[in-house]
Amino acid sequence: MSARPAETDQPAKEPRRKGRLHTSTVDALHRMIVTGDLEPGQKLREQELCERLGVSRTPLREALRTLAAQGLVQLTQNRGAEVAPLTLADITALFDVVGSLEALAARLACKAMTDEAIAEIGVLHYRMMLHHVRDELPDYFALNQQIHRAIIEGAQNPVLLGVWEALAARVERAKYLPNLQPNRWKAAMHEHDAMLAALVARDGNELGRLMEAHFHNGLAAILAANGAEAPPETAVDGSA
Amino acid sequence: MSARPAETDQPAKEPRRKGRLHTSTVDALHRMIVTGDLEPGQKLREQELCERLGVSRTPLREALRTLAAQGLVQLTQNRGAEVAPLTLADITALFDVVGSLEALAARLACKAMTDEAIAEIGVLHYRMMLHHVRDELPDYFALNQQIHRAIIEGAQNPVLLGVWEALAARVERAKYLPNLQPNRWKAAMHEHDAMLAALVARDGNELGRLMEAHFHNGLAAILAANGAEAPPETAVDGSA
DNA sequence: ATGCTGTATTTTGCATACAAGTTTGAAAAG
DNA sequence: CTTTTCAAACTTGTATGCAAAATACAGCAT
Repeated sequence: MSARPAETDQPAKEPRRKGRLHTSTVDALHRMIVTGDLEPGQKLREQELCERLGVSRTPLREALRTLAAQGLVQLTQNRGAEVAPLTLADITALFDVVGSLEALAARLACKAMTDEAIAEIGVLHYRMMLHHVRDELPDYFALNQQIHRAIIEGAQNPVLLGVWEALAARVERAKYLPNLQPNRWKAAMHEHDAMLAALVARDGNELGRLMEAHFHNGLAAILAANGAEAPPETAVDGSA
Repeated sequence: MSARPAETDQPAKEPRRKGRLHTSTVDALHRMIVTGDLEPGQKLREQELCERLGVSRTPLREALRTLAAQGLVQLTQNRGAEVAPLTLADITALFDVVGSLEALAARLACKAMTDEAIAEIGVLHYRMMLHHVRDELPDYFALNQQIHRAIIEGAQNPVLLGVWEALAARVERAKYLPNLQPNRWKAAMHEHDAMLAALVARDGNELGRLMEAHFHNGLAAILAANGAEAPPETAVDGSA
C-alpha cells in the first residue's frame, strides 16, 4: 500500500495530472519538512512555496492546514505558517508517546496477527539484517520503518494506525538530525532480534517492553549526538 | 433531521469580525459532529455548509481538511467529504488507544505535577461529585472532561496533549451515542475516587492502571447500551 | 542619537470565477 | 421490460482578485 515509487522528484512546475493536486502538495511538503529541506522554525511564505511547487495558493493553504493538524507546521493567526520547531524537549516528549503506542501495538499484535503475518515480519527482519551487514543505511532505514509499520498494522486498530502514522513523520524528522553512530546501529539490530523472538513467541507484554526500551535507546542516542554537536539554533530546549 | 439544541449562536450570515473565520468554522463543524448534529456517514456538501455557516467555500474547505486530519471527517478524491462513521469497532479501537495514552499520562503526571496542581484536581473532583449527587449530568460531564484534561496537562508532554485532544473529540462523539445509565454513572464516580487517591499518593503505575480500567468500563457501557438498543444505521460494526 | 509615528509594502484571509470530474436521469437499443 | 449510452446538472478542485492585517521603513520629534 504505502510502497511509493522511488520518485525523487521535487517538482518545479511540471504540469501535473489534473487531479490529486492537494494530496501531492501535502506529500511534497511532508517530505521537505521530514528530510530537513525546510528547516525547523523557517517561515513559510505562501507565494514562495507556490512557485516552488507549481500550484496556486488555494491548494497550498489547504495542505498547510493538513500538515498543521499533524503537527509538522505551526500556524499563527494572520501571521502565516512556519515549520514546527523540533527541540530536544519535543523529541523526548514524542518518543515517550510513540514508545507507549508501540507497546500497545505490540500487545495487540501478539494476539491478533496471523502466523503468516509474523513470518513475513521475520522475512523483513532478515532482509534488514542483510542491509546492516552490508552497511547500506538507507535500505536499513526503510526496512526498519516497514517492520515497525507491520507491527502497528498487525494490531488491527485503525485509530492506532492513524495516530502512529502522523507521529511517525515527526520521528523521521528526528532521525534526520544526527548521524547514527555505528554503535547505536549495532545495538538497534540486537534489540530487533529480541523483538522478533518475542513476537514469534507471541509474548505481548515482553514485546511491548522491548519496543518501548528500543525507542528510549534511540532517543538517548539522538540526545547524546545532538546535545554535543548540534548548532545552537537547531534544537536547544526552549525555555523561552 | 435531528432536533438541534437551543441554538443561540450558530450565526447565519452575521458579518463576523474580519479575522478568525477559519478557526471558528473548524470549531462550529467540530461541535456539530461531536454532538451528533451531523450524523455519522452523512455527506457534507460544501455549498450547503457554506450557507449554514455563513462562510465561503475557501475557509470551509480548509476547515474540512483540518477535521479530516483529526479523524472527524473522511475525504475522498473528487467525491467530497462525509462525517467519519463511528462503528462500534471504531469505538473499541479508540478506547484502547486513549486508555493507553491516559495511562502514560498518569505515570508522567505523578512525577511532574506540583502539589498545588494535584490539589486543584481534588477541587474539581469534589465539584464533580456535587454535580453527581445533584443529578446534573451536563455539568458532571464538563467537570469530568476537565479532570482528565488536567491530568494530561500535568504530564507536561505537548505531543501527548495534542494527540489526546484530537482523540478526545472522538471520545465525546461516542459519549453522545447512548444514554448513560445511572449504574455506570455511579461506578464511574467510584473509579474517580480511586484515581484521585492514587494521584495524591503519586502512585503512577496504579493511577495508570485505574485510568485504563476506567476507560474500558466506559467502553463496555457504551457497547452494552448500543449493542442492545441502537438503531441499525447508527453504529453497527462496519464490515463493509 | 534614540524613540516614535505614520505610511508604503508585503502577506495573509476570504470570496468569486472557472475547469474538471462525478452523478443522475432520460432516451434509445436490445 | 431491461440495459446501455450519453448529455445535462451538480459537485468538487484550482486559480485569481480583492480586502484586511501585519511588517518594514522613512521621516519626525524629543
